[in-house]
Amino acid sequence: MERKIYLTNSLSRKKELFVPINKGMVGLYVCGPTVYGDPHLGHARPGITYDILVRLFRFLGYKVRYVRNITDVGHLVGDVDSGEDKIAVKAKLEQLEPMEIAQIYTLSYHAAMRKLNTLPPSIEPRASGHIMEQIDLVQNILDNGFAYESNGSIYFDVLAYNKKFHYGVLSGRKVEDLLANTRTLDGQSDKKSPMDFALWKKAAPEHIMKWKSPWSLGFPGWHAECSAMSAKYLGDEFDIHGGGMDLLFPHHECEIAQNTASRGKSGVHYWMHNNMVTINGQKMGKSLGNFITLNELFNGTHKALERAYSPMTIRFFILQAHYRSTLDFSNAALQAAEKGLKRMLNAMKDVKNLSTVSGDNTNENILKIQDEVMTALCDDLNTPIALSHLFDAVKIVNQVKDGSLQITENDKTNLTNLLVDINTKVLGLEEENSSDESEGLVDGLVNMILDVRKDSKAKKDFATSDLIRDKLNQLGIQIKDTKDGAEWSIM
RNA sequence: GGUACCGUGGCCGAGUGGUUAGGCAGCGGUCUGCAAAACCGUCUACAGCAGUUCGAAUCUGCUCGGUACCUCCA
Repeated sequence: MERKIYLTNSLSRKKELFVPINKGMVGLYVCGPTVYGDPHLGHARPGITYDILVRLFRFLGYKVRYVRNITDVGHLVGDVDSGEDKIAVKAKLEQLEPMEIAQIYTLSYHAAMRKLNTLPPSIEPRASGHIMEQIDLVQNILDNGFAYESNGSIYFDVLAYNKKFHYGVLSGRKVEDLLANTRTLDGQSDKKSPMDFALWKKAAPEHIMKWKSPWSLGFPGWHAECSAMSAKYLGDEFDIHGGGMDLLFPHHECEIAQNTASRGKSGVHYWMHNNMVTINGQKMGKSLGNFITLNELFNGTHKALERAYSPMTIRFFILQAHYRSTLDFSNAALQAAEKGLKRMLNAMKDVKNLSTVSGDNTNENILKIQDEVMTALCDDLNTPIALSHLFDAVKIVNQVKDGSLQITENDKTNLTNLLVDINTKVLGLEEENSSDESEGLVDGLVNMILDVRKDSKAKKDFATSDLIRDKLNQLGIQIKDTKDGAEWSIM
Protein backbone atom coordinates (compact mmCIF):
# COMPACT_ATOMS: atom_id res chain seq x y z
CA MET A 1 0.00 0.00 0.00
CA GLU A 2 3.05 2.19 -0.43
CA ARG A 3 1.98 3.46 -3.77
CA LYS A 4 0.05 6.67 -4.11
CA ILE A 5 -2.92 6.63 -6.40
CA TYR A 6 -3.94 9.70 -8.36
CA LEU A 7 -7.37 10.06 -9.89
CA THR A 8 -8.90 12.82 -11.97
CA ASN A 9 -11.71 14.23 -9.90
CA SER A 10 -14.45 15.72 -12.05
CA LEU A 11 -15.29 18.08 -9.18
CA SER A 12 -11.97 19.88 -9.47
CA ARG A 13 -11.21 18.75 -13.04
CA LYS A 14 -7.75 17.94 -11.74
CA LYS A 15 -5.72 14.91 -10.89
CA GLU A 16 -5.82 14.47 -7.12
CA LEU A 17 -4.06 12.20 -4.67
CA PHE A 18 -6.54 9.55 -3.57
CA VAL A 19 -7.02 9.51 0.18
CA PRO A 20 -9.62 7.00 1.36
CA ILE A 21 -12.06 7.88 4.10
CA ASN A 22 -11.14 4.71 5.96
CA LYS A 23 -7.56 3.59 5.68
CA GLY A 24 -7.12 0.64 3.37
CA MET A 25 -10.75 0.63 2.28
CA VAL A 26 -12.54 1.96 -0.75
CA GLY A 27 -16.24 2.53 -1.29
CA LEU A 28 -17.07 2.73 -4.97
CA TYR A 29 -20.44 3.36 -6.61
CA VAL A 30 -20.86 3.12 -10.37
CA CYS A 31 -23.97 3.91 -12.38
CA GLY A 32 -24.99 0.69 -14.07
CA PRO A 33 -27.17 0.07 -17.09
CA THR A 34 -30.82 0.78 -17.68
CA VAL A 35 -31.97 -2.69 -18.59
CA TYR A 36 -34.26 -2.06 -21.53
CA GLY A 37 -31.94 -3.14 -24.36
CA ASP A 38 -28.98 -5.29 -25.26
CA PRO A 39 -25.65 -4.12 -23.85
CA HIS A 40 -23.53 -2.37 -26.48
CA LEU A 41 -19.95 -1.32 -26.95
CA GLY A 42 -20.63 1.82 -24.94
CA HIS A 43 -21.45 -0.26 -21.87
CA ALA A 44 -18.11 -2.03 -22.12
CA ARG A 45 -16.22 1.19 -21.45
CA PRO A 46 -17.30 1.88 -17.85
CA GLY A 47 -17.56 -1.86 -17.21
CA ILE A 48 -13.88 -2.29 -17.98
CA THR A 49 -12.67 1.07 -16.65
CA TYR A 50 -14.05 0.57 -13.16
CA ASP A 51 -13.09 -3.07 -13.25
CA ILE A 52 -9.46 -1.97 -13.64
CA LEU A 53 -9.91 0.48 -10.78
CA VAL A 54 -11.28 -2.24 -8.50
CA ARG A 55 -8.61 -4.73 -9.53
CA LEU A 56 -5.86 -2.17 -9.00
CA PHE A 57 -7.06 -1.26 -5.52
CA ARG A 58 -7.34 -4.91 -4.56
CA PHE A 59 -3.93 -5.69 -6.05
CA LEU A 60 -2.50 -2.99 -3.82
CA GLY A 61 -4.17 -4.51 -0.80
CA TYR A 62 -7.25 -2.33 -0.43
CA LYS A 63 -10.57 -3.77 0.59
CA VAL A 64 -13.10 -2.57 -1.97
CA ARG A 65 -16.86 -2.50 -1.82
CA TYR A 66 -17.97 -2.10 -5.40
CA VAL A 67 -21.62 -1.19 -5.81
CA ARG A 68 -23.15 -1.01 -9.27
CA ASN A 69 -26.86 -0.57 -9.70
CA ILE A 70 -29.35 -1.97 -12.17
CA THR A 71 -31.86 0.63 -13.26
CA ASP A 72 -35.13 -1.17 -13.82
CA VAL A 73 -37.52 1.73 -13.17
CA GLY A 74 -37.66 5.44 -13.13
CA HIS A 75 -36.16 6.69 -16.34
CA LEU A 76 -38.75 8.65 -18.21
CA VAL A 77 -39.19 8.48 -21.93
CA GLY A 78 -38.22 11.56 -23.95
CA ASP A 79 -41.41 13.59 -23.69
CA VAL A 80 -42.15 14.33 -20.11
CA ASP A 81 -45.92 14.39 -20.26
CA SER A 82 -46.27 10.77 -21.30
CA GLY A 83 -45.21 9.86 -17.80
CA GLU A 84 -44.18 6.40 -18.81
CA ASP A 85 -40.86 4.85 -18.19
CA LYS A 86 -38.77 2.97 -20.69
CA ILE A 87 -39.22 -0.42 -19.15
CA ALA A 88 -42.99 -0.13 -19.21
CA VAL A 89 -43.16 1.06 -22.80
CA LYS A 90 -41.10 -1.80 -24.07
CA ALA A 91 -43.17 -4.26 -22.08
CA LYS A 92 -46.36 -3.23 -23.81
CA LEU A 93 -44.74 -3.59 -27.20
CA GLU A 94 -43.49 -7.07 -26.54
CA GLN A 95 -46.39 -8.18 -24.38
CA LEU A 96 -44.15 -9.09 -21.52
CA GLU A 97 -44.18 -8.15 -17.89
CA PRO A 98 -41.92 -5.18 -17.16
CA MET A 99 -39.91 -7.26 -14.75
CA GLU A 100 -39.51 -9.89 -17.44
CA ILE A 101 -37.93 -7.32 -19.73
CA ALA A 102 -35.67 -6.12 -16.96
CA GLN A 103 -34.64 -9.67 -16.22
CA ILE A 104 -33.86 -10.55 -19.84
CA TYR A 105 -31.59 -7.57 -20.29
CA THR A 106 -30.04 -7.86 -16.85
CA LEU A 107 -28.99 -11.40 -17.71
CA SER A 108 -27.66 -10.39 -21.09
CA TYR A 109 -25.71 -7.55 -19.46
CA HIS A 110 -24.24 -9.95 -16.92
CA ALA A 111 -23.27 -12.42 -19.62
CA ALA A 112 -21.51 -9.76 -21.67
CA MET A 113 -19.66 -8.39 -18.66
CA ARG A 114 -18.52 -11.86 -17.72
CA LYS A 115 -17.21 -12.46 -21.23
CA LEU A 116 -15.28 -9.21 -20.99
CA ASN A 117 -13.67 -10.67 -17.88
CA THR A 118 -14.96 -7.97 -15.53
CA LEU A 119 -15.38 -8.88 -11.89
CA PRO A 120 -18.93 -8.76 -10.59
CA PRO A 121 -19.76 -5.91 -8.21
CA SER A 122 -19.89 -6.62 -4.49
CA ILE A 123 -23.50 -5.46 -4.42
CA GLU A 124 -25.79 -4.97 -7.39
CA PRO A 125 -28.91 -3.22 -6.12
CA ARG A 126 -32.01 -2.78 -8.25
CA ALA A 127 -33.95 0.44 -8.26
CA SER A 128 -37.24 -1.47 -8.02
CA GLY A 129 -36.04 -3.13 -4.83
CA HIS A 130 -35.33 0.19 -3.14
CA ILE A 131 -38.56 2.14 -3.50
CA MET A 132 -38.82 2.58 0.27
CA GLU A 133 -35.37 4.09 0.49
CA GLN A 134 -36.18 6.44 -2.36
CA ILE A 135 -39.42 7.53 -0.70
CA ASP A 136 -37.44 8.24 2.47
CA LEU A 137 -35.00 10.33 0.49
CA VAL A 138 -37.79 12.36 -1.08
CA GLN A 139 -39.47 12.82 2.30
CA ASN A 140 -36.22 14.14 3.78
CA ILE A 141 -35.81 16.64 0.99
CA LEU A 142 -39.42 17.75 1.42
CA ASP A 143 -38.94 18.10 5.19
CA ASN A 144 -35.86 20.22 4.63
CA GLY A 145 -37.77 22.55 2.35
CA PHE A 146 -36.00 21.84 -0.90
CA ALA A 147 -38.91 20.20 -2.68
CA TYR A 148 -42.60 20.80 -3.24
CA GLU A 149 -45.65 18.81 -4.18
CA SER A 150 -47.61 19.51 -7.31
CA ASN A 151 -50.48 17.33 -8.54
CA GLY A 152 -49.26 14.30 -6.65
CA SER A 153 -45.73 14.65 -7.98
CA ILE A 154 -42.76 15.93 -6.00
CA TYR A 155 -40.22 18.23 -7.61
CA PHE A 156 -36.83 19.34 -6.44
CA ASP A 157 -36.78 23.12 -5.91
CA VAL A 158 -33.51 24.10 -7.59
CA LEU A 159 -33.85 27.83 -6.86
CA ALA A 160 -34.54 27.29 -3.16
CA TYR A 161 -31.62 24.88 -2.97
CA ASN A 162 -29.31 27.23 -4.81
CA LYS A 163 -29.92 29.98 -2.26
CA LYS A 164 -28.25 27.90 0.42
CA PHE A 165 -26.02 25.59 -1.57
CA HIS A 166 -24.58 25.58 -5.04
CA TYR A 167 -26.41 23.84 -7.85
CA GLY A 168 -23.79 23.27 -10.53
CA VAL A 169 -20.68 22.39 -8.49
CA LEU A 170 -19.97 19.37 -10.62
CA SER A 171 -21.01 20.44 -14.10
CA GLY A 172 -19.87 24.05 -13.81
CA ARG A 173 -23.25 25.22 -14.94
CA LYS A 174 -24.72 28.41 -13.56
CA VAL A 175 -28.34 28.61 -12.55
CA GLU A 176 -28.76 31.89 -14.45
CA ASP A 177 -27.45 30.30 -17.64
CA LEU A 178 -29.62 27.26 -17.17
CA LEU A 179 -32.66 29.44 -16.72
CA ALA A 180 -31.88 31.45 -19.82
CA ASN A 181 -31.33 28.41 -21.97
CA THR A 182 -33.75 25.76 -20.81
CA ARG A 183 -35.82 24.46 -23.63
CA THR A 184 -39.51 24.75 -23.25
CA LEU A 185 -40.92 21.28 -23.00
CA ASP A 186 -44.50 20.21 -22.75
CA GLY A 187 -45.94 19.09 -19.47
CA GLN A 188 -43.75 21.39 -17.43
CA SER A 189 -46.68 23.31 -16.01
CA ASP A 190 -46.48 21.47 -12.68
CA LYS A 191 -43.01 22.81 -12.03
CA LYS A 192 -42.14 26.15 -10.50
CA SER A 193 -39.04 26.37 -12.61
CA PRO A 194 -38.05 24.46 -15.72
CA MET A 195 -34.82 23.46 -14.00
CA ASP A 196 -36.66 21.58 -11.27
CA PHE A 197 -36.50 17.83 -11.62
CA ALA A 198 -38.90 15.12 -10.51
CA LEU A 199 -38.24 13.28 -7.26
CA TRP A 200 -41.50 11.39 -7.40
CA LYS A 201 -43.87 11.19 -10.32
CA LYS A 202 -47.56 10.43 -10.13
CA ALA A 203 -48.38 7.60 -12.51
CA ALA A 204 -50.91 7.90 -15.29
CA PRO A 205 -53.69 5.28 -15.07
CA GLU A 206 -52.27 3.17 -17.90
CA HIS A 207 -48.84 3.16 -16.35
CA ILE A 208 -47.80 -0.35 -15.37
CA MET A 209 -45.04 0.08 -12.83
CA LYS A 210 -46.21 2.08 -9.85
CA TRP A 211 -45.86 2.09 -6.11
CA LYS A 212 -47.68 3.57 -3.15
CA SER A 213 -46.21 6.65 -1.57
CA PRO A 214 -47.41 9.38 0.81
CA TRP A 215 -48.14 11.58 -2.22
CA SER A 216 -49.55 9.39 -4.95
CA LEU A 217 -49.47 6.06 -6.67
CA GLY A 218 -46.41 6.57 -8.80
CA PHE A 219 -42.75 5.99 -9.31
CA PRO A 220 -39.48 7.59 -8.26
CA GLY A 221 -37.80 10.28 -10.32
CA TRP A 222 -34.80 9.96 -12.57
CA HIS A 223 -32.02 10.50 -10.11
CA ALA A 224 -33.39 9.25 -6.81
CA GLU A 225 -32.19 5.67 -7.00
CA CYS A 226 -28.47 6.40 -7.04
CA SER A 227 -28.70 8.80 -4.10
CA ALA A 228 -30.74 6.33 -2.10
CA MET A 229 -28.80 3.18 -2.87
CA SER A 230 -25.29 4.61 -2.66
CA ALA A 231 -26.05 5.95 0.81
CA LYS A 232 -27.63 2.69 1.89
CA TYR A 233 -24.64 0.54 0.98
CA LEU A 234 -21.72 2.93 1.24
CA GLY A 235 -22.87 5.50 3.76
CA ASP A 236 -23.68 9.20 3.65
CA GLU A 237 -20.15 9.86 2.59
CA PHE A 238 -18.09 7.56 0.43
CA ASP A 239 -14.95 7.60 -1.66
CA ILE A 240 -15.60 7.29 -5.36
CA HIS A 241 -18.59 7.62 -7.65
CA GLY A 242 -18.09 6.67 -11.28
CA GLY A 243 -20.08 6.70 -14.47
CA GLY A 244 -20.11 7.83 -18.07
CA MET A 245 -19.44 11.46 -18.93
CA ASP A 246 -22.90 11.76 -20.37
CA LEU A 247 -24.28 11.29 -16.88
CA LEU A 248 -22.39 14.22 -15.43
CA PHE A 249 -25.27 16.54 -16.10
CA PRO A 250 -27.98 16.36 -15.09
CA HIS A 251 -27.82 12.96 -13.40
CA HIS A 252 -24.81 13.38 -11.13
CA GLU A 253 -25.43 17.07 -10.51
CA CYS A 254 -28.89 16.12 -9.32
CA GLU A 255 -27.49 13.37 -7.13
CA ILE A 256 -25.26 15.86 -5.38
CA ALA A 257 -28.20 18.20 -4.92
CA GLN A 258 -30.38 15.40 -3.55
CA ASN A 259 -27.66 14.20 -1.19
CA THR A 260 -27.01 17.67 0.11
CA ALA A 261 -30.68 18.56 0.40
CA SER A 262 -31.52 15.41 2.34
CA ARG A 263 -28.44 14.92 4.53
CA GLY A 264 -26.42 18.12 4.29
CA LYS A 265 -23.51 16.35 2.65
CA SER A 266 -22.73 16.04 -1.03
CA GLY A 267 -21.69 12.49 -0.22
CA VAL A 268 -18.91 11.78 -2.71
CA HIS A 269 -15.21 12.60 -2.44
CA TYR A 270 -14.06 11.69 -5.95
CA TRP A 271 -16.20 11.77 -9.07
CA MET A 272 -14.81 9.82 -12.00
CA HIS A 273 -16.16 9.92 -15.53
CA ASN A 274 -15.20 7.71 -18.42
CA ASN A 275 -15.44 9.11 -21.93
CA MET A 276 -17.57 7.81 -24.77
CA VAL A 277 -16.94 5.30 -27.52
CA THR A 278 -17.48 6.96 -30.88
CA ILE A 279 -18.25 5.59 -34.31
CA ASN A 280 -17.13 7.75 -37.22
CA GLY A 281 -16.37 10.45 -34.70
CA GLN A 282 -19.87 10.48 -33.26
CA LYS A 283 -20.99 9.16 -29.92
CA MET A 284 -22.26 5.61 -30.03
CA GLY A 285 -25.53 5.56 -28.23
CA LYS A 286 -28.89 3.96 -27.89
CA SER A 287 -30.71 7.15 -28.73
CA LEU A 288 -28.61 7.75 -31.85
CA GLY A 289 -29.30 4.26 -33.16
CA ASN A 290 -25.66 3.82 -34.23
CA PHE A 291 -24.62 1.40 -31.55
CA ILE A 292 -23.18 -2.06 -31.96
CA THR A 293 -24.18 -4.55 -29.31
CA LEU A 294 -21.56 -6.62 -27.56
CA ASN A 295 -23.03 -9.84 -28.87
CA GLU A 296 -22.86 -8.50 -32.41
CA LEU A 297 -19.19 -7.75 -31.84
CA PHE A 298 -18.53 -11.20 -30.41
CA ASN A 299 -20.38 -12.86 -33.33
CA GLY A 300 -19.51 -10.46 -36.12
CA THR A 301 -23.19 -10.01 -36.95
CA HIS A 302 -23.47 -6.31 -37.70
CA LYS A 303 -23.14 -4.65 -41.07
CA ALA A 304 -20.40 -2.35 -39.85
CA LEU A 305 -18.26 -5.29 -38.77
CA GLU A 306 -15.86 -7.01 -41.13
CA ARG A 307 -15.82 -9.99 -38.80
CA ALA A 308 -16.17 -11.09 -35.20
CA TYR A 309 -13.97 -9.75 -32.41
CA SER A 310 -13.39 -11.68 -29.22
CA PRO A 311 -14.31 -10.19 -25.84
CA MET A 312 -10.65 -10.06 -24.88
CA THR A 313 -9.89 -8.09 -28.04
CA ILE A 314 -12.57 -5.58 -27.05
CA ARG A 315 -11.07 -5.36 -23.59
CA PHE A 316 -7.59 -4.77 -24.97
CA PHE A 317 -8.94 -2.23 -27.46
CA ILE A 318 -10.52 -0.25 -24.63
CA LEU A 319 -7.38 -0.45 -22.48
CA GLN A 320 -5.28 0.97 -25.29
CA ALA A 321 -6.96 4.33 -24.82
CA HIS A 322 -7.07 6.36 -21.64
CA TYR A 323 -10.50 6.21 -20.03
CA ARG A 324 -10.96 9.98 -20.17
CA SER A 325 -10.41 10.14 -23.95
CA THR A 326 -12.97 9.35 -26.56
CA LEU A 327 -12.24 6.09 -28.35
CA ASP A 328 -13.16 5.73 -31.99
CA PHE A 329 -14.45 2.41 -33.19
CA SER A 330 -13.17 0.96 -36.44
CA ASN A 331 -12.43 -2.46 -37.88
CA ALA A 332 -8.81 -1.47 -38.49
CA ALA A 333 -8.33 -0.41 -34.88
CA LEU A 334 -9.91 -3.61 -33.55
CA GLN A 335 -7.79 -5.75 -35.83
CA ALA A 336 -4.67 -3.94 -34.67
CA ALA A 337 -5.75 -4.51 -31.08
CA GLU A 338 -6.32 -8.17 -31.79
CA LYS A 339 -2.77 -8.62 -33.05
CA GLY A 340 -1.25 -6.65 -30.23
CA LEU A 341 -3.19 -8.70 -27.71
CA LYS A 342 -2.02 -11.92 -29.30
CA ARG A 343 1.56 -10.78 -29.01
CA MET A 344 1.06 -10.03 -25.34
CA LEU A 345 -0.66 -13.35 -24.65
CA ASN A 346 2.08 -15.29 -26.45
CA ALA A 347 4.70 -13.64 -24.29
CA MET A 348 2.69 -14.48 -21.16
CA LYS A 349 2.80 -18.13 -22.22
CA ASP A 350 6.41 -18.09 -23.32
CA VAL A 351 7.79 -16.46 -20.21
CA LYS A 352 7.09 -19.61 -18.18
CA ASN A 353 9.22 -21.75 -20.50
CA LEU A 354 12.24 -19.50 -20.88
CA SER A 355 15.61 -21.05 -20.30
CA THR A 356 17.83 -19.32 -17.82
CA VAL A 357 21.53 -19.06 -17.08
CA SER A 358 23.05 -19.59 -13.68
CA GLY A 359 23.94 -16.65 -11.49
CA ASP A 360 22.29 -14.27 -9.10
CA ASN A 361 22.43 -11.24 -11.30
CA THR A 362 19.26 -9.28 -11.67
CA ASN A 363 18.36 -7.42 -14.80
CA GLU A 364 17.48 -3.99 -13.44
CA ASN A 365 15.43 -3.25 -16.53
CA ILE A 366 12.80 -5.76 -15.54
CA LEU A 367 12.32 -4.19 -12.12
CA LYS A 368 12.24 -0.78 -13.73
CA ILE A 369 9.52 -1.85 -16.14
CA GLN A 370 7.52 -3.30 -13.27
CA ASP A 371 7.74 0.02 -11.48
CA GLU A 372 6.81 1.99 -14.60
CA VAL A 373 3.77 -0.15 -15.22
CA MET A 374 2.48 0.27 -11.67
CA THR A 375 3.25 3.98 -11.67
CA ALA A 376 1.27 4.41 -14.88
CA LEU A 377 -1.71 2.50 -13.51
CA CYS A 378 -1.67 4.51 -10.30
CA ASP A 379 -1.47 7.71 -12.30
CA ASP A 380 -5.16 8.03 -13.10
CA LEU A 381 -5.40 4.52 -14.56
CA ASN A 382 -3.09 5.19 -17.46
CA THR A 383 -3.56 1.82 -19.11
CA PRO A 384 -2.07 2.80 -22.50
CA ILE A 385 1.22 3.73 -20.85
CA ALA A 386 1.11 0.59 -18.72
CA LEU A 387 0.64 -1.48 -21.85
CA SER A 388 3.47 0.25 -23.66
CA HIS A 389 5.82 -0.70 -20.81
CA LEU A 390 4.46 -4.23 -20.74
CA PHE A 391 5.40 -4.48 -24.40
CA ASP A 392 8.97 -3.68 -23.36
CA ALA A 393 8.77 -6.78 -21.20
CA VAL A 394 7.35 -8.72 -24.14
CA LYS A 395 10.43 -7.71 -26.10
CA ILE A 396 12.67 -9.10 -23.38
CA VAL A 397 10.81 -12.41 -23.43
CA ASN A 398 11.15 -12.66 -27.20
CA GLN A 399 14.82 -11.80 -27.10
CA VAL A 400 15.50 -14.49 -24.52
CA LYS A 401 13.46 -16.95 -26.50
CA ASP A 402 15.44 -15.98 -29.59
CA GLY A 403 18.73 -16.45 -27.78
CA SER A 404 19.88 -12.86 -28.18
CA LEU A 405 19.52 -12.16 -24.47
CA GLN A 406 20.19 -14.22 -21.35
CA ILE A 407 18.44 -14.00 -18.01
CA THR A 408 18.86 -15.64 -14.64
CA GLU A 409 16.27 -17.54 -12.67
CA ASN A 410 15.73 -14.37 -10.63
CA ASP A 411 14.99 -12.40 -13.75
CA LYS A 412 12.58 -15.03 -14.92
CA THR A 413 10.63 -14.82 -11.68
CA ASN A 414 10.49 -11.04 -11.91
CA LEU A 415 9.50 -11.17 -15.55
CA THR A 416 6.75 -13.67 -14.81
CA ASN A 417 5.42 -11.56 -11.96
CA LEU A 418 5.40 -8.59 -14.25
CA LEU A 419 3.78 -10.12 -17.30
CA VAL A 420 1.51 -12.73 -15.85
CA ASP A 421 0.46 -11.15 -12.57
CA ILE A 422 -0.18 -7.64 -13.77
CA ASN A 423 -1.88 -8.71 -16.96
CA THR A 424 -4.18 -11.23 -15.37
CA LYS A 425 -4.78 -9.67 -11.95
CA VAL A 426 -4.87 -5.96 -12.74
CA LEU A 427 -5.59 -5.61 -16.44
CA GLY A 428 -7.68 -8.76 -16.63
CA LEU A 429 -5.99 -9.87 -19.84
CA GLU A 430 -5.77 -13.62 -20.24
CA GLU A 431 -6.19 -16.39 -22.72
CA GLU A 432 -9.81 -17.13 -23.54
CA ASN A 433 -11.27 -20.64 -23.45
CA SER A 434 -8.29 -21.89 -21.49
CA SER A 435 -10.41 -24.21 -19.43
CA ASP A 436 -11.88 -26.15 -22.32
CA GLU A 437 -12.69 -29.73 -21.29
CA SER A 438 -11.58 -31.22 -24.60
CA GLU A 439 -8.23 -29.51 -24.36
CA GLY A 440 -6.35 -32.68 -23.55
CA LEU A 441 -7.81 -34.47 -26.53
CA VAL A 442 -6.95 -31.62 -28.89
CA ASP A 443 -3.41 -31.53 -27.53
CA GLY A 444 -2.94 -35.22 -28.18
CA LEU A 445 -4.41 -35.12 -31.67
CA VAL A 446 -2.46 -32.11 -32.82
CA ASN A 447 0.79 -33.46 -31.44
CA MET A 448 0.18 -36.75 -33.20
CA ILE A 449 -0.46 -35.03 -36.51
CA LEU A 450 2.65 -32.92 -36.05
CA ASP A 451 4.69 -36.09 -35.51
CA VAL A 452 3.51 -37.34 -38.89
CA ARG A 453 4.42 -33.99 -40.40
CA LYS A 454 7.87 -34.20 -38.84
CA ASP A 455 8.46 -37.50 -40.60
CA SER A 456 7.35 -36.01 -43.91
CA LYS A 457 9.73 -33.15 -43.45
CA ALA A 458 12.56 -35.50 -42.58
CA LYS A 459 11.91 -37.29 -45.87
CA LYS A 460 11.78 -33.92 -47.64
CA ASP A 461 8.18 -34.62 -48.54
CA PHE A 462 7.26 -30.96 -48.28
CA ALA A 463 4.04 -31.38 -50.23
CA THR A 464 2.63 -33.47 -47.39
CA SER A 465 4.04 -31.31 -44.62
CA ASP A 466 2.66 -28.16 -46.20
CA LEU A 467 -0.70 -29.80 -46.74
CA ILE A 468 -0.86 -30.68 -43.04
CA ARG A 469 0.10 -27.14 -42.10
CA ASP A 470 -2.49 -25.60 -44.43
CA LYS A 471 -5.28 -27.88 -43.28
CA LEU A 472 -4.51 -27.21 -39.64
CA ASN A 473 -4.44 -23.53 -40.47
CA GLN A 474 -7.93 -23.77 -41.89
CA LEU A 475 -9.04 -25.30 -38.61
CA GLY A 476 -7.59 -22.33 -36.78
CA ILE A 477 -4.39 -23.93 -35.61
CA GLN A 478 -1.22 -22.05 -36.37
CA ILE A 479 2.08 -23.89 -36.83
CA LYS A 480 5.46 -22.36 -36.12
CA ASP A 481 8.56 -24.28 -37.13
CA THR A 482 11.39 -23.58 -34.74
CA LYS A 483 14.84 -25.03 -34.27
CA ASP A 484 13.48 -27.38 -31.62
CA GLY A 485 10.59 -28.64 -33.72
CA ALA A 486 7.11 -27.38 -34.48
CA GLU A 487 5.02 -25.34 -32.06
CA TRP A 488 1.34 -24.77 -32.46
CA SER A 489 -1.32 -22.52 -31.06
CA ILE A 490 -5.00 -21.99 -31.50
CA MET A 491 -5.64 -18.74 -33.34
C1' G B 1 -27.13 30.30 -27.77
C1' G B 2 -24.68 28.50 -22.88
C1' U B 3 -20.82 25.10 -20.75
C1' A B 4 -16.80 21.89 -21.40
C1' C B 5 -13.43 19.19 -24.34
C1' C B 6 -10.55 17.86 -28.62
C1' G B 7 -7.47 18.41 -33.42
C1' U B 8 -0.49 13.94 -33.04
C1' G B 9 2.90 10.20 -38.37
C1' G B 10 -0.77 5.25 -43.33
C1' C B 11 -4.38 3.70 -38.99
C1' C B 12 -5.39 3.45 -33.57
C1' G B 13 -3.58 6.00 -29.58
C1' A B 14 -0.09 8.10 -25.18
C1' G B 15 2.74 12.06 -23.52
C1' U B 16 4.61 16.74 -22.70
C1' G B 17 8.40 23.32 -22.21
C1' G B 18 14.66 20.58 -24.40
C1' U B 19 15.50 13.27 -24.13
C1' U B 20 12.50 6.48 -28.33
C1' A B 21 5.68 6.32 -26.21
C1' G B 22 3.36 1.78 -27.58
C1' G B 23 0.33 -1.30 -30.91
C1' C B 24 -1.00 -2.23 -36.11
C1' A B 25 0.55 -1.52 -41.12
C1' G B 26 5.09 -0.41 -44.57
C1' C B 27 10.29 -1.03 -46.03
C1' G B 28 15.38 -3.57 -45.59
C1' G B 29 17.85 -7.65 -43.22
C1' U B 30 18.57 -12.42 -39.99
C1' C B 31 16.33 -17.25 -39.45
C1' U B 32 13.54 -21.16 -42.54
C1' G B 33 13.01 -26.28 -47.73
C1' C B 34 9.01 -22.52 -48.13
C1' A B 35 5.94 -19.96 -44.85
C1' A B 36 4.48 -18.16 -40.15
C1' A B 37 6.39 -16.36 -35.74
C1' A B 38 10.44 -14.04 -33.60
C1' C B 39 14.70 -10.81 -33.72
C1' C B 40 17.67 -6.52 -35.71
C1' G B 41 17.49 -1.99 -38.48
C1' U B 42 14.37 1.79 -40.71
C1' C B 43 10.54 5.63 -42.68
C1' U B 44 6.15 8.90 -42.11
C1' A B 45 4.05 13.63 -36.55
C1' C B 46 2.16 16.97 -33.42
C1' A B 47 -4.67 21.73 -37.64
C1' G B 48 -3.18 27.05 -39.19
C1' C B 49 -1.26 31.92 -37.82
C1' A B 50 0.99 35.10 -34.27
C1' G B 51 3.25 35.67 -29.40
C1' U B 52 6.14 34.26 -24.63
C1' U B 53 10.98 31.58 -24.20
C1' C B 54 17.80 30.21 -24.98
C1' G B 55 14.23 26.39 -26.72
C1' A B 56 7.06 24.77 -27.91
C1' A B 57 3.82 19.67 -30.63
C1' U B 58 3.70 21.00 -25.11
C1' C B 59 2.31 27.83 -22.38
C1' U B 60 -0.78 32.42 -24.29
C1' G B 61 -3.98 34.70 -28.02
C1' C B 62 -6.58 34.38 -32.48
C1' U B 63 -8.44 31.49 -36.79
C1' C B 64 -10.31 27.05 -38.86
C1' G B 65 -12.36 22.19 -38.03
C1' G B 66 -14.69 18.49 -34.81
C1' U B 67 -17.17 16.34 -30.45
C1' A B 68 -19.99 16.07 -25.91
C1' C B 69 -23.54 17.99 -22.36
C1' C B 70 -27.72 21.48 -21.84
C1' U B 71 -33.83 15.86 -23.23
C1' C B 72 -33.40 9.19 -21.59
C1' C B 73 -28.33 7.59 -22.58
C1' A B 74 -22.12 4.28 -20.38
